[in-house]
Amino acid sequence: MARNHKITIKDVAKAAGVSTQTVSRVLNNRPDVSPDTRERVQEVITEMGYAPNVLARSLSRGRSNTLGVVGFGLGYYGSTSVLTGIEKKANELGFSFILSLLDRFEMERVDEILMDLLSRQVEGIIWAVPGITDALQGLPQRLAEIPIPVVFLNKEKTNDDIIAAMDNHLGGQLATQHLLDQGYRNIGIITGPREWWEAQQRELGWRETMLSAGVDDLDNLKVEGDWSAASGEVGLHALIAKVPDIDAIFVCNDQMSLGVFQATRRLGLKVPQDLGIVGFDDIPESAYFYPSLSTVRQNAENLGAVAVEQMAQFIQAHQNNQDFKPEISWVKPRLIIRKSSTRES
Amino acid sequence: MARNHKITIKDVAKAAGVSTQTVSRVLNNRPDVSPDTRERVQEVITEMGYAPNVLARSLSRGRSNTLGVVGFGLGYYGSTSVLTGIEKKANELGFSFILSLLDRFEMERVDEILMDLLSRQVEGIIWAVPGITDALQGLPQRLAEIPIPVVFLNKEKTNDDIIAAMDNHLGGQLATQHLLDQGYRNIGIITGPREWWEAQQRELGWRETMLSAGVDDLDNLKVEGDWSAASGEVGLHALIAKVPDIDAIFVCNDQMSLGVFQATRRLGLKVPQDLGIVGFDDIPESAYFYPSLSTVRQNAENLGAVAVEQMAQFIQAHQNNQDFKPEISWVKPRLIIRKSSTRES
DNA sequence: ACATAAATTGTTATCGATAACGGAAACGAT
DNA sequence: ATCGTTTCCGTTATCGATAACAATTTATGT
Repeated sequence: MARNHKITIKDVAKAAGVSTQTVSRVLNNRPDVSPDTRERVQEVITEMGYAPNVLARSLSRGRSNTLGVVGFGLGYYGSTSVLTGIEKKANELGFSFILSLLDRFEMERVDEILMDLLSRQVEGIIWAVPGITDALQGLPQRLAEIPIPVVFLNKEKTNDDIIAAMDNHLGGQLATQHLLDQGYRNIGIITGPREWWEAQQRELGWRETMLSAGVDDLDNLKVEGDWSAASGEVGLHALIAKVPDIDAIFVCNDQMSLGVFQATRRLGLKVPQDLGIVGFDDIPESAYFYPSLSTVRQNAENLGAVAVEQMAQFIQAHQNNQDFKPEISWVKPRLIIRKSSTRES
Repeated sequence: MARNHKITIKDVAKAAGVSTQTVSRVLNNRPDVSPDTRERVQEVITEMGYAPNVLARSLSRGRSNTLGVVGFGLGYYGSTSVLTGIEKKANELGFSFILSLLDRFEMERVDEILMDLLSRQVEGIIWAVPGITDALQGLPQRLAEIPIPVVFLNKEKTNDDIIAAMDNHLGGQLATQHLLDQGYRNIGIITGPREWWEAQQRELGWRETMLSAGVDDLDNLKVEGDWSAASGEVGLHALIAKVPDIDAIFVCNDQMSLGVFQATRRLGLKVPQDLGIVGFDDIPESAYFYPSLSTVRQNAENLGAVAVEQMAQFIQAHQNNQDFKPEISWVKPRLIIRKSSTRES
């Protein structure tokens, strides 16, 4: 069984007394093989424990059935959920994928990664890196040059980009509106890094909702965090200093909310009585924060799945030299109401 | 540049007026090319934006430079850290990797994954799935049959396995000893699922330390959780019911600690005064729990790196038909002391 | 100057599979 | 019996690269 020598299609062919082509036909379930032969070959295959060499197959067929995924670390709950969704859906559709992590924002590194993926003959690239810093200005240009389909995750729509995105804008609206409904008025925000599109969109949702509620001095109510609990703590102190009568905060992720809670204890503020809090993400722990955290739940796994589906269609179109109609596939988040934002109950 | 037609080594050869072999020599930095030719070919390569087809190269060379990694979901902090470490180190050593997630414990699925990895010509497999349930009894046998190197992560040493492991046993000792040092006496434990080797080892460390401190009725002091915050909450209630005068708990991960905190509030217990708590993992949030959580920090990234290093050596030996001395590479965890376990200060 | 070694480059076979084509046998229909 | 269809299976060329070998040119030594 497990010899040192790897078993190839030739070995199988010889053992079954047929040509390699016939074995290939059996492998690929082609119709033009007699039931007898098929069975015999099948038997030999299982008996020898033969597994076709995917590399050779890809080379010969000119298709690799592989996607490239460019991500940004595994440290964020959203990112890893997206990956999980990608893995599952890719698996389901018969694709495998290569994961590349962009560890620093330099075009050089981007080129490296893209070259690598291309040379591995991936059929499409899912770009799941949040935001674009100044260091990556050449990126859109560079990605447009790539001769294979690219699907973006959570990005602003510009040209003919194919995008799958979480509706962060809606999420921001939901969170803010909920706080308004609960009777809070001076609702601040602790955003994520401004380069992140997700952060921008969440803020936008907050901004619009506040404006339509008649609040217009918004800039004082805003502080930028970096997604970490530490920055949440700092953020609350900063907000209180600017707006002492602030009575609620939309915190743009759950980790930062934890930092905010920390600060409220230092300051002697009661949540939700003195300060209402809504987070974003709904990490599994947030139901166990004290008080339990109201938050916006993203189904990021679903987002990953949607991206792969788009990609699959895109690839098919690309192979038939057809156009693929560029579109944004939105995934809707959902508000989860818990104690941190509900004064009575 | 970005034509539809993919550029191959032949195109480069023609454009440079040399044979494909010469281009190949330039690509692989072989010495036997004249400086003139090398430079000319190099120019053509960059000008055409040529990237060699890795699949064809692997086929021809008989080496794929690819590892297979079998993991168990991306939902655990430890697992994803390990992956990060693997990614970095693999990258550094010129390997790429294919990630397969084992979503259900069935041999059928395992076979599927292994066949897939093998057919993708991976040169080695890193098995990073925690524990072995009854459904996977045939696994050791199955993995032993595999004709390529296998390195295990966090597993009991049995035969000639090559293993890289976090010293969870030591972690359990550190946590427990620390609680003893702080004057706690009735120290309970909330473990992880019994199938997880990590959980077993952490418990063992606790058990030994308790025994050597003279406590021997340990079974009452133990409750099994499932790593979730919910199970931590349930766990504390169960322990209190069994041992009312319990005064500290070693909680085998940080998420469950969060559930324990929740329960202490319900019960009106003060941490650390009435109950000392030490967790495990040191997730980034645990410093912001209330009270801040003492915990055992694992450098899981390092663990991933070690596994890849072992694998690289193993592969090399395997290719030279040499034996690779089986060994366990231990990675040591470190105790992080915070408020949840320190009565004074 | 001539043989021999060194440096450079090209040819052919091969990796493991599939595409494209071709040929032989079996089956009908007239 | 003849011819056209099917059905089934084998041959040859090819995917894009490298290994192994061969060939050519250029040095080197005596």
